[in-house]
Amino acid sequence: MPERHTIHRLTRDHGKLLVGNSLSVTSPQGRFADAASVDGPRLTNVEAHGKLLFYRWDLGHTVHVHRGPFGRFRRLRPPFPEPREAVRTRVVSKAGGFDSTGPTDCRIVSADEEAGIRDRLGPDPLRSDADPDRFRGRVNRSRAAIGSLLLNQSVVAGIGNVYRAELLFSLGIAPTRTGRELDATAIDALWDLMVEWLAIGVRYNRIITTDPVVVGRIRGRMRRHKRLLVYKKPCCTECGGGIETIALGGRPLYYCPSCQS
DNA sequence: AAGAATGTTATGTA
DNA sequence: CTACATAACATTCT
Repeated sequence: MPERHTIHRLTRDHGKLLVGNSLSVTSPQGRFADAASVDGPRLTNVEAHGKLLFYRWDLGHTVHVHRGPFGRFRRLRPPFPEPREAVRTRVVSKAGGFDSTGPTDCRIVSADEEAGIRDRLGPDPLRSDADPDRFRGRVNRSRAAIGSLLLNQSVVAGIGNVYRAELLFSLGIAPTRTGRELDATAIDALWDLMVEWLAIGVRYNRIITTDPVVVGRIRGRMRRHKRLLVYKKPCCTECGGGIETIALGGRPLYYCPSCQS
């Protein structure tokens, strides 16, 4: 196992396994017991900026979590199972909690480190403090493909490989168009759609770019292809032509060559 | 059970 | 210098 587990550091710093009376943290190395009976740190706040999370503890620490492609949160109900190998943090109360498994990054950060990390992020369409002009400006000036720009977290924070494909398809924009080729209307439309879709994602805890009401009615049991427009589809839902992929930003971007220009 | 994957960073190049 | 593109890394799930 890698050495940079949050819990290793927490335990080392404080000389004991940290277990809270309302929340607790443990690891595969630490014993998980007395969850509801021992005083310990409390989680006071979790802040999200783009895909990055900052967990604030009443000890004064901030734990930075970056899930990456592999990280998962798993809900827990008592009786709590032993943490599996990839569990980095566990947060529980008497009623329940969650494990964080397999995050790319999970470590205590100083205020300075956090500021450094956040300085590199562009506006997050979910945040009320987001400045859309920063997004507009970056896109407007860039000679890079819009498909790459949407994945660049310093241009806009929070868009991943699924959303970028869906956004460009929905707006009929070819992924290889450069940022500066797009007119103000198109850039505005991108931002507005990100704001709308990400809010839907939060609400349903899923990426949904089709009608969320229809999807919601069947309680999310609908398969992925019902929630998405192009991502990983063989054929275009609009024209019936073949969906193709192009590598942009190092990842495959799904698009319809005839519907997107 | 090999390979793809809802991602980022460091490093090199134009 | 800036802005991009590419390789490297990481762990889970199918």
